[in-house]
Amino acid sequence: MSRRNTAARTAILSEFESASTAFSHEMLERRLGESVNRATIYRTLKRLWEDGVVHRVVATDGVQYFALCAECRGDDHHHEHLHFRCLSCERVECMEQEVVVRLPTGYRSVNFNATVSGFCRECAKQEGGLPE
Amino acid sequence: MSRRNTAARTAILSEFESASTAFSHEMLERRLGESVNRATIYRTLKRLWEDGVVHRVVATDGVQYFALCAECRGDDHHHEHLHFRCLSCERVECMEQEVVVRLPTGYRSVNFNATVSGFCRECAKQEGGLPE
DNA sequence: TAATTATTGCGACTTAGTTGCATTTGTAAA
DNA sequence: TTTACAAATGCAACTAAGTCGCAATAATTA
Repeated sequence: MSRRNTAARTAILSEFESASTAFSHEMLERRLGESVNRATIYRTLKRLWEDGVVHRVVATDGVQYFALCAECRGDDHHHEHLHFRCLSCERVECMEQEVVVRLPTGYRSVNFNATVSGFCRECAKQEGGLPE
Repeated sequence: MSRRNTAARTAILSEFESASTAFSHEMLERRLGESVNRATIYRTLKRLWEDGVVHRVVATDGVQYFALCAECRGDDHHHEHLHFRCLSCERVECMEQEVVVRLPTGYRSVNFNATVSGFCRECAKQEGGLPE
């Protein structure tokens, strides 16, 4: 089952390439307008994620965010990094900080997910928004 | 607005005290049966969380889990620790490991949320369940 | 150019979580 | 110990995120 170069996939990928932040399904829906169906966005993101093109974070709002990430390319993924979600402007971005996970003996790790919520530089300046 | 010692609150707190793992709303619903209404569980957990009695993690499944935690008591909370969610038995537990968050200048942190998914010791032995 | 099969759109569905409102019940004060 | 007030409950209706089956469409590959 190989992937096809469809309009939806191309449109979504170019959104990712034109921005440095992560997107939720809903953010993409807003950006793409009527041109791509809701279910298609969900499925396309899932495929991009399965293919290792983007990585996925579930933020404290319970929503999935997807991001293109230099380290996502290639076979050996390194996604043990933090994410930041601004409670005011709602942007989600990858942080530099890596986390080295140490589990008790016998535990097997499959996935790591970490988000810090707060206020980004711009929003902190304006002291905008309310903590959730 | 002070809290009242109601049947629901007592029942939920004693569930927490009799277990060392975190609970989702749904897990508590199963444990408490018909005795407490669904919406009441949601509201009670929210209040316990607001009061700092329990802390809250949103796992990679997008679901909220709540846990009683030694460090939750008192005014100064230290929840910068990892959580582990077993993909097979679905238990969610607090890990010892603390994470020291370093954000870029100007950023303000409000909340930290980190979960590792995988297989716990027992389930890893039986090589059970499928990765999500 | 035709056949194959991945992908799409649509609508119906599931699950987590919230909310308005009338009723019940802790609690503190009389 | 009763009363009164506000907090908490139950219920039902609702929202939002995400999934799925199915028929139709379109990207590949031969």
